Amino acid sequence: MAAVTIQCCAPIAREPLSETDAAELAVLLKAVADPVRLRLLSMIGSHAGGEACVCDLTDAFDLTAPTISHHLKVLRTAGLIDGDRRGTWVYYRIIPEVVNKLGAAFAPLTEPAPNLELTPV
Amino acid sequence: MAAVTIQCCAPIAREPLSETDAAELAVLLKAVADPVRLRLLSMIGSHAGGEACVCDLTDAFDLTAPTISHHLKVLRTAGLIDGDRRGTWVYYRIIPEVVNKLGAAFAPLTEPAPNLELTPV
DNA sequence: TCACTGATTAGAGATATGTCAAATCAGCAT
DNA sequence: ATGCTGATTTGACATATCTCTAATCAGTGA
Repeated sequence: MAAVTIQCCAPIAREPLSETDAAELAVLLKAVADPVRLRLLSMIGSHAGGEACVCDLTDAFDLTAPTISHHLKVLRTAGLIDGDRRGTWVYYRIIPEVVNKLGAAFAPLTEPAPNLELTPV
Repeated sequence: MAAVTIQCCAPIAREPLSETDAAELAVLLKAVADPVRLRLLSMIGSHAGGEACVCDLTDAFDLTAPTISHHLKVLRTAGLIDGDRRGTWVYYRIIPEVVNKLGAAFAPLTEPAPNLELTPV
């Protein structure tokens, strides 16, 4: 490991973000920068089968159906999830390539993060 | 926790985020979900020496000094950066541990990962 | 066709956010 | 002290966001 001065952590912190890259990333981040939408995304992504029914999601919150619908639309518009109707119900699933963009921007690609550890299982 | 069905990508998508975790993460994400603040964070992190003078930052934008100051405050309040005055100038630097939390949430621990697991310590 | 359930859209109201001009604070140097 | 430059705070304004109710759309089944 030659003595390259490693700044710190994320790609974002290794080279100045271009104006357009910043604008693009911000769209994704805005979509995700809300507790309800974070939980929705998380629930959809971790749901068995890789998709979740809106009916399941709505029940998990103290919010009205239209509000959940609104948040799902924000996530969908940002390209983070996609959904389709099957009969009476609508199912949503994550679009991994887009979610990964977030990870790529902030991924600590260097020495193990101070409070995280990669362990064999 | 052995051989759990790996859904797709980020930790966020592997298990439903708790309400408090979501709220906490959202604070960080809100701070970062703005093109100007993304670029500020990026410029600070990638600046030689690991820190950047406000004077340098201000010049890079078509915004007034108070506006830049406001954005820096948002980042600082979220705990992503810290700054101190040295004489006439104020210098900001990234707090890697906090920035890494973003990476940890969305890190695509995919391909080389079938038998690796991200565990908090 | 009509009623019923699940989901989205439309519209409204309260709150939050991004920006600026003006005022203020902090150091430095006449 | 006085003034000068760099940075922050304050106050205001326009816009965006989050939530709700009411209305509408989509499918199913009597």
